[in-house]
Amino acid sequence: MGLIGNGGDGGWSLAAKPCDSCKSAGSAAVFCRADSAFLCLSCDAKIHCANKLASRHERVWVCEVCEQAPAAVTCKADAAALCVSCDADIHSANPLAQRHDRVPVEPFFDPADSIVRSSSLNFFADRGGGACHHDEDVDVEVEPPSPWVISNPNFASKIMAEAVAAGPDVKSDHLFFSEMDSFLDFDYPNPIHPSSGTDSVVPVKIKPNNPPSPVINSSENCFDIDFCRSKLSSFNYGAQCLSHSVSSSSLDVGVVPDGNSMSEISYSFGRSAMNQTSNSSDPLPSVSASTNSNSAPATQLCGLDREARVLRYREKRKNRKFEKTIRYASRKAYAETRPRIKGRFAKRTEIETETDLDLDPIYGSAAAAAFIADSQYGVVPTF
DNA sequence: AACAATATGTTTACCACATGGGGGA
DNA sequence: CTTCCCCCATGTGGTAAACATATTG
Repeated sequence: MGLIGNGGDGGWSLAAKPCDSCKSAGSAAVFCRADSAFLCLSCDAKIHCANKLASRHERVWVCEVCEQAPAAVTCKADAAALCVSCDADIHSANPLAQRHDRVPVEPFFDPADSIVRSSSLNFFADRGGGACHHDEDVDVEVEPPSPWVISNPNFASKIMAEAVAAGPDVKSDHLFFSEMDSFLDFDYPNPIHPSSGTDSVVPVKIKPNNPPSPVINSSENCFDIDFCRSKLSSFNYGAQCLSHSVSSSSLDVGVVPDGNSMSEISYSFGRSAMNQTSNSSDPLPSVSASTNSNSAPATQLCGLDREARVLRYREKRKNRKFEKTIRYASRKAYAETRPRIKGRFAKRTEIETETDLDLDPIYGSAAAAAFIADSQYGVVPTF
């Protein structure tokens, strides 16, 4: 799956966001809103398992394309988590792209690596992979992962890197990619986070008296208004949705928030939204603009950088293949050795009569034997 | 600009049968 | 509670047909 191969095939030439904690370049996979920090997986697990309070920090994935901003939406068709600007860039390209079904990214509370390790990668858990768990009062122990959690390619590529580091005998790519297919079927709502705004601990910068305006120019929205109004929007994403609708192309605007501060992000979004609806009778909330009155202008990706990222992303998306998941290698082996007529399975007796072949039992055939001998299918995985 | 015809790309149904797993003895 | 056996839904791949979209006249 090329989608998650940012690092696998060389990755972006442009540097991704470094981890704010360990400062390792280009490794940030999640964004913690409470800390306003970009973190790699290991630092995320380290920091947010430290205590109960930290474990309740909301985090979102980093945009797959620019890797510079928190993801705002997940595109089902692309199976990619995108920030508002990249979403606008990619999905404003043509009418087909505009029809892509997108859902807002929901924040998660589990350590990023434990989410997947406890679900798609039980293998890791079995190996004692150091996924920490929340305190006993946080009911996340064996919750199935939300599809949106796994769909993030940044996370996937980084998990893969960690898997490789975990041991040479780990066929993590097979395991992970096999599971990835199932995560392309997004299914809301999020079972992990069923109630909106449950985290009163995390500083929320939305002014409760100024809910996002329900009146939105939906005709050009890149995703449905309902998403903007959903519970998820309580995390400043209502404003993002709004700005999203007005940003015809961030290539022109260059609105990739680069500051390590959610307030900066909110500021840019809020500002654009305000600009858009300045004449509206239902003005948008200023969101966190007030918190940014003293902040320096957010550093932004230059237009060419963004364009390059988007082009690369589109190329990768075009070449992406969703490979079929083989659950039973033994059945695959058998199917490949079975006789066919015009592609369809044929009765063995018919074939034998027609060709007058004296076939050995299926697993006695040379082809089957050779196939079984292939170590790749030596073990039939059971789930 | 609107429409039809053609080309190209994508999805789906079909087939037989060993296997896996549930359920009963 | 464990073991054994039976039965049936499941899954497997290559091809053609159906369908969708893009291009051309």
